[in-house]
Amino acid sequence: MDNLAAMFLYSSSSTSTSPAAALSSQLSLNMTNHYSHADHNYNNRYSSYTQSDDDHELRLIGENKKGPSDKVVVADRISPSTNSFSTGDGDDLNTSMASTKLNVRKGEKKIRKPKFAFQTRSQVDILDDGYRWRKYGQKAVKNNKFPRSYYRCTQQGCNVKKQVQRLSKDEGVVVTTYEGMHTHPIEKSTDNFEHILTQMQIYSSC
DNA sequence: CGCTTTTGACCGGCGC
DNA sequence: GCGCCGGTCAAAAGCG
Repeated sequence: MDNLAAMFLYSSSSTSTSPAAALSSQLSLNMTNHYSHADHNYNNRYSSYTQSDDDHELRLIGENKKGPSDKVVVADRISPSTNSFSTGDGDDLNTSMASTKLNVRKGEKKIRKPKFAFQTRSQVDILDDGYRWRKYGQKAVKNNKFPRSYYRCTQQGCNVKKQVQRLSKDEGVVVTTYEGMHTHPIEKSTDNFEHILTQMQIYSSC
């Protein structure tokens, strides 16, 4: 049947080192083949996305048969001003709200975190990506009957977050949005990113 | 007993 | 200024 829909990867052209590059290299483990396959399905069956360079928005446009007006924001605008956690590489754990508005650090330009959304067609909400996550929040989402869950990587010093949300439009679809990059190796050796893709393919063959 | 989840409160940003 | 909204905190409950 349908399977994995799409992955969105985009950068926050914030600082010197390109988080996008790092991200993609992090993601690149063997996924090229799978991805192109997925992309193919994605183009045919779902939708496409655009990326606004101005505010680094990521949008999922429409659905198969709906008009372009029917937009779904997959990854919301990366807020220019909220939280503080690292752009990825080991910023360190400035966890609390105490450091809330430090995206504007001393006249430096705002830091935008790399963020990418990953859309899968799956019965289960949580895909095992090999990292350990602790849930720290859940919120109802407007225009969506399913809540969005917020997770943080449990590894100390690693401030990667992710959000998981199911589309009410199509409850078979789960959108996982990652923020930041892991500062440590993957935890399980067997269940890595590649494993996810395997899982997806399993689902797709059902 | 230590870690994770749950859940209401809280906070800052944004639009009106 | 006010209210809404998305995101986070943190205490309490749950679980192995």
